[in-house]
Amino acid sequence: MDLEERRHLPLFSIGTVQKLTGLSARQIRYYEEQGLISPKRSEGKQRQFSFVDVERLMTIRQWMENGESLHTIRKRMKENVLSKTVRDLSDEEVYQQIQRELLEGRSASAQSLFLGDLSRFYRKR
DNA sequence: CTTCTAACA
DNA sequence: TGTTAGCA
Repeated sequence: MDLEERRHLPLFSIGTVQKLTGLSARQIRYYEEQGLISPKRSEGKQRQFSFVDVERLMTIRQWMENGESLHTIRKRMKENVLSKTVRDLSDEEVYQQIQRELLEGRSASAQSLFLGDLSRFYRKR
């Protein structure tokens, strides 16, 4: 299984994602409603987010903090899909961002949660 | 955990 | 326009 495939594995519950990204569950669902992300649903209708989803959410958050509207963001996301290489964060960038989030002093459980979910990421080789 | 509505700035 | 509280 190659890296790109693993980046799309549905690994995280919404609870984990909200701790990881610092976004509320409602915000995350709202962004999905707006077509900015498309997490998998596992039986019971529960969302399962991939690494790519988390990465996108963190990008959305940063853009929101810069005063962009969701409309603008949605547009920019589409452009990024079309011209794929433009702004695709590397794994290292994502990891650094996540680490920044964790060190930013959110919940202490986020780190172990993240590492726990990540073990599936490494195991599925 | 889910969806939904009504309300706020 | 984006977010939240509160419900079921």
